[in-house]
Amino acid sequence: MTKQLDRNAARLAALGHPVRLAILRAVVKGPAEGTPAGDLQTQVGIPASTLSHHLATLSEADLVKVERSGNFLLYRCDFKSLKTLCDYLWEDCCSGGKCC
Amino acid sequence: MTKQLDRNAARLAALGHPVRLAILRAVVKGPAEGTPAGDLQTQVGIPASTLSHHLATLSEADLVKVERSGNFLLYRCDFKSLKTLCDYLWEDCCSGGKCC
DNA sequence: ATAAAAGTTCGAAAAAAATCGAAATAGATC
DNA sequence: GATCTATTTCGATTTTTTTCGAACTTTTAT
Repeated sequence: MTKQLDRNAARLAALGHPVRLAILRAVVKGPAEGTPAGDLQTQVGIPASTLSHHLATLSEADLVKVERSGNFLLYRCDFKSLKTLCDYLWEDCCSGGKCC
Repeated sequence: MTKQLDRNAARLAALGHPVRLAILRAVVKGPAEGTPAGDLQTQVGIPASTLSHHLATLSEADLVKVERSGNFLLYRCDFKSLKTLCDYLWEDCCSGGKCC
């Protein structure tokens, strides 16, 4: 119960940072195969080590998936988790017919 | 551009804390008129001053609205903002027809 | 084998967020 | 107008997050 809440809070916290949100938006818009960490670094303009830390946070939250391709690490959005997260926020919202 | 990103990151950060997420879920499920801060306190079980801080964070993020009724403060969900936030995450997600 | 390229991990410092008691405020009631 | 109730604001402390250079790992290319 609170397990699910904590998990979702962690995911939202992962998205609650400008750099990480920019990364998520980049992989949402990016190619299905994934985007190399280096390309993401160019887009957000921060040192590699900092970027890597943010990518780890998103990964641990299951918001992105990684796969190696040669020398590159390709990051892509985990759309399923993102959907689960959004759905959670709205669960039982219409009990009184007051919203959606 | 980055203005919108920062705003949305702030909203997600507001939701990225177990207590605040619990509060949001309570007001999503709660009555349309709003829920008194005291009731929320009972539900989350923390000191009033700490709760108040979290409520302020959610308020500043426009995720909840407050209205006084007698000496109660009624908090309710701002569904419109919540929707805007969720929509933002998925914007341009289907460029490659790869998800939804 | 060596070296180069792409990223990650480590470690320490700086910045931001969370916590809670005590004091203050606003409205209702006597 | 004094007091009670609900809640916020203040202030100080603790905890967590963010940051980034330096060193390390993994894969490719020479």
